[in-house]
Amino acid sequence: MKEKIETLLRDTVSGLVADGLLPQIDPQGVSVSIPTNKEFGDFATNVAMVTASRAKKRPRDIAEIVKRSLETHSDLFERIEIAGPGFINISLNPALWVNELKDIVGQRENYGRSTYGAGKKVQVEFVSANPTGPLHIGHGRGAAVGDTLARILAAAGFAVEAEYYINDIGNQMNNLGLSVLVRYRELYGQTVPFPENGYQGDYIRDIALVMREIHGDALLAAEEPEAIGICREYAAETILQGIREDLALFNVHFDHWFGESSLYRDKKVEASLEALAREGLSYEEEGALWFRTSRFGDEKDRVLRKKDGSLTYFAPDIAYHKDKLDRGFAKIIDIWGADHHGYVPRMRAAIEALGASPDCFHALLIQLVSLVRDGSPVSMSTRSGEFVTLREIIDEVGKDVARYFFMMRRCDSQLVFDLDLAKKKSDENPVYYIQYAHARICSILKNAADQGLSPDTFAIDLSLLAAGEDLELIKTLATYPDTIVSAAADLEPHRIAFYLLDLATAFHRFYNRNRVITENVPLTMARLVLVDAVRQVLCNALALMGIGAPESM
RNA sequence: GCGCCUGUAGCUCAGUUGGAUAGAGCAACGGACUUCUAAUCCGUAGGUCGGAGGUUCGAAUCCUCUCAGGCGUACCA
Repeated sequence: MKEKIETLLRDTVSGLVADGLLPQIDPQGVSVSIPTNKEFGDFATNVAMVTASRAKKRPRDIAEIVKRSLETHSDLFERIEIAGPGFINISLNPALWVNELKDIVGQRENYGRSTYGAGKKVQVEFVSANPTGPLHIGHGRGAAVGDTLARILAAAGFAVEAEYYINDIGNQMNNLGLSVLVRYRELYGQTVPFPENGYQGDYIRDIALVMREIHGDALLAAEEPEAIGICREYAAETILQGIREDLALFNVHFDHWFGESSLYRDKKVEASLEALAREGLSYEEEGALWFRTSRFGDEKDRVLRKKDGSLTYFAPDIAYHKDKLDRGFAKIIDIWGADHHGYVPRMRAAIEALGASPDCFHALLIQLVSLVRDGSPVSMSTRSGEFVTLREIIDEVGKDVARYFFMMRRCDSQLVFDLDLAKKKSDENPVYYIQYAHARICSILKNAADQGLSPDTFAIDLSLLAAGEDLELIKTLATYPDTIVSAAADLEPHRIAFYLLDLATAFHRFYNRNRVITENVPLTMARLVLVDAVRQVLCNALALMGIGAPESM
């Protein structure tokens, strides 16, 4: 709804500029907001104040000009007032609000979708955890945020691809293979010092047991590199399979799994290094190969190939991002843990060096998640294998609660995951609060159906809803499409979580003050449409977050 | 040292591109079920938006400085 008003206002202002009544201003700068105080109407705009100094007129005089022009659309507005220093406060004709219900009930699960993104290709890459161990709680936040953001962008009209980058090659993988091999040898009574950077979790022992079942003692006699290779391949495959299962259970969907090893296989790492050299963007010094990232705003140049001849992590990552650009994405969104923030400038530099605009690259940094149980923090450390897995969280509190909790904060704010609160089936738990609203509506609709009440939206007098709490509820519904657009534009998926809370609150308030099914048949019919629309929007927004909408609780 | 993030009610947090009297939830206190699910609602109370300057019609929001917490500053990944 806000979008519509904004468009109308821009057209009006453009018209006034053309007529010489207003100075030349950028129509994109014209915006409307929803006032905090309801007495100021449905929407407010500050055009008059923004243009006053350029127009060399008083804000209230400009506001008067705009107001008169808007008033030619007498069917749209109930009231237009100038207030304060020059705000133009606009109240819509309630009929417009009420008509929104027809859109909702007519479009069903498509309500809220828009063409804002104009079909532009966007890629969201997230989780991308090394297949060296199960996903932990930090990955869970990245998974929930990334998956929700991908769904939001799709709803906003972008062509979205969700991708998982698998680091299936390199030192970490060798460490994994070695860790398994050491545990395997222990099974045969050999005491081998555990590797310094080895993985200590119990899952490594489990895999070693399987290796014994498959190979017997054959790996004891094998050459070590070969034995490590065998352990590595099996462990990586098993762990990755576990990751896929956890993500599926978490209702997180990927369109594409991209293996780092394919970059080497397809000579893309080599090619991108050559490309940098050709452009004079790399140089040899002290036996290493350097990339001139400082030329693109990084604080220092970065090493691509180390003195020992092996490549840094950065080198294939450049090739990977070149591949993303080659696939034609207009927007590349990488979701990383905030501890990688130092990596952003060099990646941005790489994007620019590859000939793309650095603006097409967005690194979304997810701050730390800590866990609280029984009121005290749970200590976690990946290296020692003492961490709480995503799977454990899902098993303990359920997929829906976990997903919502991970979305309860802005990405750049640290998150405390309170297990006690997450398990509480009470009003303190926002997930149940929201789902309960949905279940209540389903119950009403079921009662109505049992009584043979089946409203035909387009034959019902919805104008009965054009006042009071009914109208308030409709207004909350109508901000849903705007919320999606703003969440997509600013890459802030948590706004959907907060919107859901707002809508559930508005519904519960309505429910406690009004009865839907009464003797008044026309009003009953209209309100059945209203609550059905609320149910639909709750359902749609929950779906964006990958959370279920139970029909009874 | 330098860089990034955070600092808003007792606690946990929202706050669209700078807008009008800064909002929720929890906790506290007082109310509401013969009525479609009380996992709900209503009311009361609670604030120097960490601090100090600046920018302008107007700042929680932008700039500078400063304090506190977290993270990062690899020829690790």
